[in-house]
Amino acid sequence: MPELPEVEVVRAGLEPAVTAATIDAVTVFEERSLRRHDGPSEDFVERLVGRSILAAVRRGKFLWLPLSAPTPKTQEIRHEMGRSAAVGAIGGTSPAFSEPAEALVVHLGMSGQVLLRDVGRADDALLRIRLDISSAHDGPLRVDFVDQRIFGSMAIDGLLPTPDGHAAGFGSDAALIPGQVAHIARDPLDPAFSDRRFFDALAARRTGIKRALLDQGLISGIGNIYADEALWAARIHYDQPTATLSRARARTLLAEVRLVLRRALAEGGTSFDAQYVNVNGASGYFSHSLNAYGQQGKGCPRCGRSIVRESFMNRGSHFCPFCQKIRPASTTAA
DNA sequence: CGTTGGCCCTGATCGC
DNA sequence: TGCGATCAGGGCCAAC
Repeated sequence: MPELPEVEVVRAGLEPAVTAATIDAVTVFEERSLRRHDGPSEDFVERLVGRSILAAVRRGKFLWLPLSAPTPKTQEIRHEMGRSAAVGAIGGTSPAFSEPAEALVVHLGMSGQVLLRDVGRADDALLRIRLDISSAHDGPLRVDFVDQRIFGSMAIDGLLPTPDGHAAGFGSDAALIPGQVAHIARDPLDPAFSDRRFFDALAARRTGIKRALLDQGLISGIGNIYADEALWAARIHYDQPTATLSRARARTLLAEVRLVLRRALAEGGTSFDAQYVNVNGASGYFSHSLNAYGQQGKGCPRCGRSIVRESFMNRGSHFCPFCQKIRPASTTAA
């Protein structure tokens, strides 16, 4: 399941090939992969063809490709369809110097892959959407969106200014974020992520810590695998109430989250079931470095007792019952 | 308004 | 050998 490190591997792999590339054709094989697109597939196709990709940007698990201004013809079509205009005039009145107002938003969901393929290669069995592009670097290429469970999606969305004025995500300096990503919090590797605001939010919440780690509106990029790994490393039980965590333990947890994400990033992204495949189709598997996730029945690498798997939030939670116990609120809150 | 549970999806795997 | 049941869980939204 792609989490921050896996999505970043995809972004980094895509970036050199798609930046300054022109979209020549778009084919939608599966309408449901456009669930988050506000319009039919014909609209999706017409609005993309002829435009250029300007960058590859990521926040948390969301990826987006800012697009050049639509061609006049595309604008006309959109107007005729009564579609509200995307946020415009952000960079002034001159189209040549205006900031990109729209982006192609990609979410991999559970099983999505974005594969860079040479033209002429056989189609993947679960191919949902294809972009035929002319890459400035590599000539004609295909950007194939492959997704088994169809939890992932592509959509065209307008770009909005970020409230804090900082770059919206990794991969671009632009302070512009797709509307449907605006409610997603900055991820813990984002230089504009505020540790203090995160700690304050934990203290104010009335929920368990794992639920909070998985809440993309609070902190983004963490999924089930890295939540379990970071909690194991910080020796915190998944259902420990956030308000009972001392500031010191919260600090430790955030540090472990960053460590786990950075380690995965350095190794090229974890994978599971070989569902995740990086941008060129090579598997980025390194489950050998997992200490808790999927390790039920095996010895805890720290204390040797058995790792347990419990069902929680409709997903599995893997932890060491000895190292990770729910603790009472500390009386001397830091 | 903050929090929570349910739902969407289907290929791979398991057990009978 | 075949087939039905089970499993995986990110994001969203209705409901409490």
